[in-house]
Amino acid sequence: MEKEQAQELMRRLGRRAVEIISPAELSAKLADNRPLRIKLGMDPTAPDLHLGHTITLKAMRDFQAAGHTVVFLVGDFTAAIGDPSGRSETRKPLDRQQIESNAETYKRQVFKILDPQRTEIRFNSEWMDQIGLRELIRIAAHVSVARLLERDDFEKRLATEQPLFLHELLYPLIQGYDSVAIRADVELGGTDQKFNMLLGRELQRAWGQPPQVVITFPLLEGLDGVRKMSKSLGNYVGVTEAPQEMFGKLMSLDDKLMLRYYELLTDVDSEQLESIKTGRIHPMEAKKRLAELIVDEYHGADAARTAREYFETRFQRREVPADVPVFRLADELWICELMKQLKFVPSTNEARRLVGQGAVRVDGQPVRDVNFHFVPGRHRLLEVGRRRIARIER
RNA sequence: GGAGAGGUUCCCGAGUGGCCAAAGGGAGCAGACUGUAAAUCUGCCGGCUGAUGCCUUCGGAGGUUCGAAUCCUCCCCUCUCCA
Repeated sequence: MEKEQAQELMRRLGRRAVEIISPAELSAKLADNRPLRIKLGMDPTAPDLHLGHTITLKAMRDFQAAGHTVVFLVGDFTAAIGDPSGRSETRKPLDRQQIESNAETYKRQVFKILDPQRTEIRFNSEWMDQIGLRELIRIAAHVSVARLLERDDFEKRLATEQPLFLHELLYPLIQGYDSVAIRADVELGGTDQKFNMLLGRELQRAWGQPPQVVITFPLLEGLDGVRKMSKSLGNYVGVTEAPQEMFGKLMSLDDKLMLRYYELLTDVDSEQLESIKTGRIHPMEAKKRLAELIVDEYHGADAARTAREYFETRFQRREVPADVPVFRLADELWICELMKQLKFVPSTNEARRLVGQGAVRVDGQPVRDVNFHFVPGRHRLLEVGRRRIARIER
């Protein structure tokens, strides 16, 4: 690990990190000339990786590029507790099978960004299952209750008279102890993880280990522009989503968030950011570029260009793109039933409503009659709202 | 252990015997406008029923009543204060 490499790493981290605790310790560790162990904790509850996760993951990849090792820690044990971070309510624990399949999915997605060659996969049940009550109490003796309750989310729960359970209080301790178990040198995470990560430092000290360096990264706001991106809030862009889908979702982003996405998700230089900020580039165009950059990252340049073209034809020019999904239909069918079979709507009632609201078009003509029948051969194209579209063939 | 408050549709929250599939807000969906942005306006927003209508829902289980989210009994859960 050359000096320049370490400097480059520091530079890249500095670009996005909110806080490094502490930079001096990090420099010292980097100067050690050995592969550092970078902890990546994963709570296998939401198996879909989204753009918000990629911020820390990319930082980890930067570490890997500099020769360090990422310890990908599957919190299988922890999942049975439920991370209360940023939560206003208690999480439900998962069963073994769910955890395993989630971990598998997560792993596959993580390696879209990380280098598998420099990743070590561990499960925290390895050591957590061995811990007895005696040991747990020993760990707990290092954290004062006041300290624990200072945490924003805990504090808020108490303030709003929401339930807060003892096991949730234990979560940070367990996450902290993971750092001891894997002898982490560095832990990266969102700012909401700061407390947990700092606790890791304290426990490491208590166990006679050099404390890990903690680096926090900003939390990315979701598509709603308000709450942080998360699957359960439905305001996310998943890294495995189809190019068109990704592009479309990103285009629906509030202009106000565009710069933030640029800063956190792309490597666009400050000069270009400036021209977006000042409006020299039309926001619409700037957003298209953003969407293209991101789609490119996960699906390649061709897919990105296609997605852009699709968007332009379909939504800007309101034309029918060439590659519309095609479905087969043998006989004529009631329009509502057809919509349901195509999974365009969850229920017949929903289909009825949409027809009533003039959202359904066949061959470009709005269908106003709920009793309309789609006749394959005579009718070809079904559109529901702006997003749902299908070609129907016999 | 004692005293009090409370659990309502995706979320918040009103509703204390029929007019309640349940006010209002948020989210979501659709339409207008537009840059599928924001803002704004309008409509929809449990399911089945292509007509009438039917079914499921107000923490759970029973009960009273012609009729229950609303009343009674038991149970489960949460919060606050006291211990």
